[in-house]
Amino acid sequence: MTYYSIGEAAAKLNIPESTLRFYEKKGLLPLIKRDEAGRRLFSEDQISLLVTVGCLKNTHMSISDIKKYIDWVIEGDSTIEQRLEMLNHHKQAVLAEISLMTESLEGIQVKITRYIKHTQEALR
Amino acid sequence: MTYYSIGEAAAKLNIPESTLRFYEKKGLLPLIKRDEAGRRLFSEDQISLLVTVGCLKNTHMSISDIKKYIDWVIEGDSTIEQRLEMLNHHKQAVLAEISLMTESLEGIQVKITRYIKHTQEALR
DNA sequence: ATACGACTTAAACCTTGGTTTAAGTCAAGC
DNA sequence: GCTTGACTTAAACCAAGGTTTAAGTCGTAT
Repeated sequence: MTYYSIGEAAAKLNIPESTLRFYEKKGLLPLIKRDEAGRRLFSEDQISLLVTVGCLKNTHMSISDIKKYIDWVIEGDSTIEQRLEMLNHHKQAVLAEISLMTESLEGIQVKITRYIKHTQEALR
Repeated sequence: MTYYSIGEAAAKLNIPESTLRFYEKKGLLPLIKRDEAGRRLFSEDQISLLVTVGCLKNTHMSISDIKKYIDWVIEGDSTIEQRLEMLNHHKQAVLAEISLMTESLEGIQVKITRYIKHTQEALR
């Protein structure tokens, strides 16, 4: 199995090393191995779990909820229903947030349109 | 002209009074009037400006950028082009954020689908 | 005239999500 | 054998966006 150093993992995921260390401290990187010198070893599995963490972060799940999810992943198949329910619930929250943003953007668009009209009228 | 007390404004906008005071301190409520007793008087114009602030907040504009916008509003018509450029720029950022969320949500949906399959297979 | 509710202020406090700093360990190349 | 670069830690620091607290001032209903 191939492992990545924290520097390599950070480069692959395009996030700072400090963030990876911070995530470990927050419990988002359980079971992470170390070499004889105490350096973290990121497996492919860890990397792809971190990609999932990225999706959850991008959709504004809090770190404590992401930790809950990771803990269930580590616990194994017996928690699949919980994970499913959590992700479904999160999905609804994300859809609601996207709706709110879209709606608010329409309000902003009204201003944009008005400003465009105004600048054009100034040219008449 | 009718004015609203901070309590009425808070109820209308459905945000805490403390937030309105905080916004004033941050410069988002310039020109706000006071009665003889020093109490804030929110005009209809203030309220609708706050609705706009709400749209900007919902789409994750920072308070310091909102302040910049408000300052331009106060400054008058000479700043319409700046406002237009700012809102257009913000709109692009919002669309990019919505895209990122939508894309990340698809990654989450893959997990959901997999979990559903798994729980169904467990019933076979 | 007094108590109550709605308001005022400044300052302290809080959470979230990191980033930075300082001091140290280690492996490898010169 | 010594420097350099990549790593380690704990703890301090930071910014954003509020919220809470404490002490005080009003206007009004009883």
